[in-house]
Amino acid sequence: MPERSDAGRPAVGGWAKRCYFAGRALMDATLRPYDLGSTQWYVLWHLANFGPTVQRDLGRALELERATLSGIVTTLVRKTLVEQTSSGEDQRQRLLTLTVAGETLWRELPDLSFIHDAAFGGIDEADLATTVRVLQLATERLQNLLRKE
Amino acid sequence: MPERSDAGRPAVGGWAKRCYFAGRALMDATLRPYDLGSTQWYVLWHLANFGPTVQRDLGRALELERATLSGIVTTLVRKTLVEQTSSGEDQRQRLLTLTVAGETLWRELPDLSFIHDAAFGGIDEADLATTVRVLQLATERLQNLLRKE
DNA sequence: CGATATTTGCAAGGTAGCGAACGATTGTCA
DNA sequence: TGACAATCGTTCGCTACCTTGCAAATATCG
Repeated sequence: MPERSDAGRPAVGGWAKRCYFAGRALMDATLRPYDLGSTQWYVLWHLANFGPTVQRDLGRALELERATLSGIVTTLVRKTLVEQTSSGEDQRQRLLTLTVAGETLWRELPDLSFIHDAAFGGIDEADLATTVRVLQLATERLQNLLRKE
Repeated sequence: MPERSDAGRPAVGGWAKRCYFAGRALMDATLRPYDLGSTQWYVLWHLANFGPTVQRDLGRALELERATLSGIVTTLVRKTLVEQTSSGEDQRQRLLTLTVAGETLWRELPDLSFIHDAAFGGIDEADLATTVRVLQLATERLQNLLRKE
């Protein structure tokens, strides 16, 4: 969050937050005319590119908690963009499929890759690799601490 | 969010998100016994270190939207940790002050610096600097795009 | 086979973020 | 001075994240 100017150091976490929220805000602003949130877009993106998916697998792929995904799916079903059928062998699982309206909307949506390009385009590849490595290592350490608590 | 394995590139934004949420989850877990959220902690931290603050200034310092801070302050007032008085020259402004209960709780809270240390301790300073530079540049670019939209 | 454990999804309740719209106050300027 | 603009905080509605607790279905193992 803020700079934590008492120590001067903790800027990394603060910038991770700022960067994440800035990208997400741009995504939300771009999708607002289509009445879509960023995570809803990720769900449509996955279904459009990988076909019908079991809700459990989608949660794993997008790294969303079951409860979180459940709400998002409910919203998308209410908008008739996604169909949720309890088909298949396992009666606990729900299969998610794009509806015709969902496919139509997906084709109308603008390409969002400009966001990533605008953010990181032109930056030295080695610096990007360093950034990823640092963030990845920090994340792993934090998650280890969380697990062992 | 996810890896966006179609292009393989957008990992930076995904790791920024993961790292931010991992740190925040650890913060939330540590504060849970005290019934405090991470942003509530930042408000107490600021008031404990900088003294009574006008709500507007606190929002700027912590980079929180007015609507967001309003809700958090309401929560802290309900818990009788913070007092919100409409004092001063400008009758629009609200002054935020730690109550005695707030000061007492603040002294009981554990030191959270271990989180930053665990995440980034031992990592090469130059790499950390590169990470901050990359994230900062990306954030600025994104915010520029947001403004001009 | 049957008791137990695991998995899957849902609902409720809480935190944190946003935009938009609204009073109330204050500042500005013709 | 008086109309208009800007500021400050709140409220409303929304997205998205979490935990906890539940029920149903399935898997596992004695």
